[in-house]
Amino acid sequence: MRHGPDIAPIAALVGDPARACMLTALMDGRALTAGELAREAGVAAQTASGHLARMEEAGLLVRRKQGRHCYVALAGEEVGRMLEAIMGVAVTSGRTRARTGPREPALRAGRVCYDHLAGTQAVELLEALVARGALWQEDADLTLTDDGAALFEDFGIDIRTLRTSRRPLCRSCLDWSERRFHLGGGLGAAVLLAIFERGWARREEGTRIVRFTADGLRRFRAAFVSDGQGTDGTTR
Amino acid sequence: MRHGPDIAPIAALVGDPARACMLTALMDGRALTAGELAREAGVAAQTASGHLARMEEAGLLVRRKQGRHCYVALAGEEVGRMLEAIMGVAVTSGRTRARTGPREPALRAGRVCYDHLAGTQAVELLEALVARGALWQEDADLTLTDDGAALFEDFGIDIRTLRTSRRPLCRSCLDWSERRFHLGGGLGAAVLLAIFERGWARREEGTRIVRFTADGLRRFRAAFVSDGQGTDGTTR
DNA sequence: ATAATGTTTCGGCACGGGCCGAAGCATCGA
DNA sequence: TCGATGCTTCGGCCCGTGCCGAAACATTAT
Repeated sequence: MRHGPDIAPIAALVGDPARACMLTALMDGRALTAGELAREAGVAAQTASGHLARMEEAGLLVRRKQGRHCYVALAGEEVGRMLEAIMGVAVTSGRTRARTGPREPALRAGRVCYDHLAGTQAVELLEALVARGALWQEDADLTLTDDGAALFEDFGIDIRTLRTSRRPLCRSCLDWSERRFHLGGGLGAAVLLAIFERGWARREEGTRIVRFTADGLRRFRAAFVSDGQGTDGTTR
Repeated sequence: MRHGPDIAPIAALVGDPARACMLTALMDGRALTAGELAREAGVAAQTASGHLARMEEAGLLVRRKQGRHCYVALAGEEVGRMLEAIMGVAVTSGRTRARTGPREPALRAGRVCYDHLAGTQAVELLEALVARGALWQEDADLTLTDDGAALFEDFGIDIRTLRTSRRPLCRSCLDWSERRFHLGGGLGAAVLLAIFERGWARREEGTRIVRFTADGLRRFRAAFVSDGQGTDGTTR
């Protein structure tokens, strides 16, 4: 082993099917109980318990005992990004996974990526925002323009408050299904939250899938994607 | 297993110490022979051969037979990014690797990250470029300003040509040793190339370490870091 | 209390896979 | 043509570890 961080122990943890399954299930950023994760991975509770202990020990997860339940979540956004990075390689990896489940299309269309939106809709959103000048995309890097800030403020997202957070405002996140970038960071999270609050889309129970309603999709596109400058008076 | 790319096989490959060692050795972007990788990992040639075959099969590596040698390299930048992402988690992961080798300080100071510079010098470079207005850093996102483009053109880097490439020009890459960002992407690669061409630094044989000469470091800083001032707040 | 549910610890089994010895192919240099 | 070098394939050993049964522990409900 040459010098530098030792990646083998971390990767080995992710490399077990049962553990990978649990981590994937946690990718939506929510906390699940140990029992739920055990069922998710298809192993007995004892086995899952052992896995979770090791992953917490390694800093991949955080566990919080509450009553007789044990809530488990990813230790941080960095872990999520690592998992997405591995997914990016996995999806390229030769044989593209023999059987694509029936839910696969829905998952590619819209899903939660840690705490922001990913999938076709998310990629469309980002590219539309860039096209209308709300975001400035130079290569893979994103910057919110003044126009964009105004757009989101009008929409009801408090950009100024978001800026005070230590969390990056805009982050381009590589979408494993689209192979293009979508919007992450604090702004990405805020947008997804707004989508849920307005009922434009709902999460499918027990999955990462985000399903837009027909009306919600229309409104979503009207707000960000289309518009062009048809009614320039609307903004500010 | 829920739906989505199956990360376990990829992570399992990285999770073996010998294979992780080989991958880490390839992180500098160069191709190494199977034999060199075997010695690097401390395993017999047959063992290494098996590992390499599996990793190629999975799309992590590319092998190219040339004469009686077999040259091996990472399959692409995406694989490198995945490895860096895992390193980022590994370095956070509780115990920070018991014994830090004697070369560790040099590695932290300057090293090759796939094809651009990483380490203290690289972080210093990025922050200086931002401070003088050559790059615009909003959160984690980087954009080359007009002033910055002029700076690099004067320096001898052909920004216009770089822009024509499909590769992102500026990419912020999280530095595992500094826990801050350094400059990657096409521009980052071009800068490192220029540093070598001008003899400001040399690679230490057989490692990722980049050692600046005393004079080279002075010139490097004069070109990018110091100088100071230059632009007022020319935010676009 | 007693029972039910959820989680953890312990112990032992069994399978997968990493490892090397031996041998088989290629290529390069006399 | 003949050895030397580098890589690969095959076969068998063996250690690591994922798995579950059994049981202990903790919390909540009846």
